[in-house]
Amino acid sequence: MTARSSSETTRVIPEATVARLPVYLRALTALAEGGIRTCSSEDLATAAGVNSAKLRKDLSYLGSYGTRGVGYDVDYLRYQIAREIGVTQDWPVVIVGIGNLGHALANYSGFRSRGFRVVALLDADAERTGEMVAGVAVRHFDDLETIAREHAVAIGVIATPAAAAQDVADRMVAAGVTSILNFAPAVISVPEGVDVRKVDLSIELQILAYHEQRKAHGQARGEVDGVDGVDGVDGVAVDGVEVATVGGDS
Amino acid sequence: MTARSSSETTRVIPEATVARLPVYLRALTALAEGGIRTCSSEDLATAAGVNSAKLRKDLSYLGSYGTRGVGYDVDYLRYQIAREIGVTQDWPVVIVGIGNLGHALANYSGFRSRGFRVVALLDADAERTGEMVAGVAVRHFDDLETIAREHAVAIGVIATPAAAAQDVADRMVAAGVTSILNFAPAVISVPEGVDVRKVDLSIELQILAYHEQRKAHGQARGEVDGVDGVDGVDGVAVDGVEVATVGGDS
DNA sequence: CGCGATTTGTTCTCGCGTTCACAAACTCAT
DNA sequence: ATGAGTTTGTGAACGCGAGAACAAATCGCG
Repeated sequence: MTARSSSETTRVIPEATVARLPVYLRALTALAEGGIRTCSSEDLATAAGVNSAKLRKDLSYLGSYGTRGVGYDVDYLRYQIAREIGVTQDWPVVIVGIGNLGHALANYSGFRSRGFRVVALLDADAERTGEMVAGVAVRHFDDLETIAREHAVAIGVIATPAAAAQDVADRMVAAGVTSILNFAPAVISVPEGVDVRKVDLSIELQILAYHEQRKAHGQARGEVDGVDGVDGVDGVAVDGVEVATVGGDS
Repeated sequence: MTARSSSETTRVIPEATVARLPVYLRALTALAEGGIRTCSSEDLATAAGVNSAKLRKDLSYLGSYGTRGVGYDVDYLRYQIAREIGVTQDWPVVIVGIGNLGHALANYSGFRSRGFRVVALLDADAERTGEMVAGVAVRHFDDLETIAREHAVAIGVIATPAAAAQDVADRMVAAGVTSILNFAPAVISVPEGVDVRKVDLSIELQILAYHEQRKAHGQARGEVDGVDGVDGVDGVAVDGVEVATVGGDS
């Protein structure tokens, strides 16, 4: 079955690796700004907050860009990762929902500096139309299709309330958007071929709260309800240092 | 070795499951608001956007809260999950860095409604001190220790520029904070026992860009690369619908 | 009371991702 | 040129999570 076709390198980068590449990219940029020209996998791993073995394996999926006995050329590797991710080119982006979060996103300098260009801010509220945010005029949501087609927008950001999210997603897809970053606290369904990533602020806090509660239980005890097992024996095992980088796994 | 003490049920909930519990909680809330009193695992799974088998397995880690042949009582299950996560109690939270994102976070209603109470907004810029944001006065960052101790704050949110993140984290830890949600695009290191979760907006976009680039390549060329086994039989595999819920896995 | 229908809880298997460990490759000093 | 010291790239083992499949349990109805 695995009639491995003619092509040699089966360029399949694991999803977990893809999620870490931007982290490496950022770490490399930081190193470059610090004047570092060359770094070892150990150096870069430390800067990125990961294991060096994992870093090397991740990079090996891209190719052999290091030199044994020496390390990696910072600028060269940086370019290779940027090219692999696709941020050497410019990606037009539309943001829908110009509330507090939409404002913050529109003003976020990290987008522009990383190859993303906000070509439109849209809101369903006609009151907001015309308002200038981060140098871009807010237009009505109905203009989505026109703008998306005009600028060949492939990536859309949803920053609306949960109730509007599905409708916005549908309209985006209809307008040709094939990648959606969803900040609305709602599950949206999209047709095949469309990628959705979801960022939920309150979920992150709830995950922290869970671990925080476990810590408290270990210390104070009390809290009879349902805590059958943990009788203080292994206070350590439960939660040591848990550094979870989101925007990571999927 | 696993001299698991007297207790029977080793209440260890997998991290992946913990990350999904808030999603289930939200879905249950939506169902409850729709007047639904009872639901099957299939119903809830659909509402949460996951596989029903996975949902049942996740819930089984909490206990047996369903009834075979019937399903789950929405309110009952909702309470059980909320209790497990720890959002039945109120968590005081401090937000440091009142820029665009800090503003958005302070105004985000999803926090309050889910058991989190913003007790302080802090900024290092003395200009901002006294400013009212979301009904809370902005105070100077130096007040962190005082406020954190006073309100027994365990959870802190970093919304500062990258350069300030590590310092803020250090001060938070010194003030007794043991869980940090970091929005700054920087890797921060904390002592053992302190949890850190990182949300990075631009990384999410970069991950989307990667997949978007692959799609484009696929169209232009004959998308030879990497499609090993699946030779058209089930065109689903490569990049069919990839819905990655962040704030999910870790 | 018994039987079919339904749905949960759990077991089993498979695949992915992480980590270890080491050979290959490169530099530098002598 | 050769050997010692580094560092990459990768093969292999391991553990966790996802998904399928099934047994156990409950309800409804005759």
